[in-house]
Amino acid sequence: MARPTGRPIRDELIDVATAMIRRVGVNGFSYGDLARELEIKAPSIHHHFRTKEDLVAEVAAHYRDHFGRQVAAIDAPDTLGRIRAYASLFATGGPDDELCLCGAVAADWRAVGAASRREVDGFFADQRDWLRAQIEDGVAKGEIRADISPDDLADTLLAALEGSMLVSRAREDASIAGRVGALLTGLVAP
Amino acid sequence: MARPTGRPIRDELIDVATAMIRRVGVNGFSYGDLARELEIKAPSIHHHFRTKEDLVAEVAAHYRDHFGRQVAAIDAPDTLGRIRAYASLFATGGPDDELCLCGAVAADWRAVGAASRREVDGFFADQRDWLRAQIEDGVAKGEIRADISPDDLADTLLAALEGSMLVSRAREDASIAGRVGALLTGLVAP
DNA sequence: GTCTATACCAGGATAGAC
DNA sequence: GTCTATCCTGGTATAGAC
Repeated sequence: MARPTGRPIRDELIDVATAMIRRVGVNGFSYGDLARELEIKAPSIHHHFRTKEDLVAEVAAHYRDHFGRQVAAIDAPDTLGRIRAYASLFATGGPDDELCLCGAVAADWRAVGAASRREVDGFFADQRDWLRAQIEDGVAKGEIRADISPDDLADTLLAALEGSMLVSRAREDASIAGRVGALLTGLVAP
Repeated sequence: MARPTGRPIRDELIDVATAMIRRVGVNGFSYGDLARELEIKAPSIHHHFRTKEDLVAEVAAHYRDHFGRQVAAIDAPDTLGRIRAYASLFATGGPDDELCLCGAVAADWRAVGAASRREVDGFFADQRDWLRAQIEDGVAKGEIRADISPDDLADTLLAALEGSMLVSRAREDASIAGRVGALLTGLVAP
């Protein structure tokens, strides 16, 4: 809770805001909450992010970028292994059952502005594109059954992983995301 | 928008609140919004639902019950047909891209009380149980491949359908929920 | 059952001192 | 860059008249 010294406060604001949005949603946190956590005063935050919407948009952009790097770092040799590794990125909601940040912002869709929406839409597009590329590659190599649409499967995987975090929190069953990922990768094997 | 005469206001409050929660989330609507829509004053609502939490809990209970009836009314002769019909219940987010009510409440999980949580958890449990029963039946009849866990498949279907509504709204692609349902039913055929 | 009036608090944001 | 002071708005809820 106390502020680790040295890091730019701007970066800490993004990190803390990310965690809060994942936990309580865009409509569920305030500059006051952020201020309490970082032991500063709420108006100080406006110096770094003029409006809350500016902050949310930057948080989404940062998350999209950071998640993209994690995905890019996946290096399993076979397609199914890569998809399994990908799914495990979603299975870690942490001790507070946090949602994917972009899933959380999508849930509060009507409360956010154009810039935030652009990032979230872009995030989902990124994920869809990466998954589709993997699937097409897998089909070509005979590692994935050829009778399915890579487009549809990519959307299905993404939807299932996003949804599993939602259901998992409500059901208090942390195993859901993992089992969903495992079952789907099993189903698409030839 | 205008109030249809005759119906008890209490019922109308539940209906309008349901639509609002699905559109903007629990943290996104107020008694004032409700009052504007029904052309009454905000304090009058407290007469019907003492607190907002009371209202949300009743909305969730009502939705759980109503959805349960729709599911019970599914009467396709074969397992895959029943699952397809079930999936189509989720594919209708309407013109406003509304989420499943329980998905929306699950997204604002930390903002709701014990009574609401109980209903949402119960809703997910209901769905999981119904799906599992169908799947077990389908496996027994040879209509679903036998090498999958009915438990895991039930959770996967539910997560994918909940998640598809989330992604669908952000991507402005109303086809996602339908394609997800179709692909999954195709995958589980023997 | 609905209203007006009101209390109280919180959120977002700005101005201007330091 | 951070603070105090302040503004304005809106949200939840209650009291009590009609």
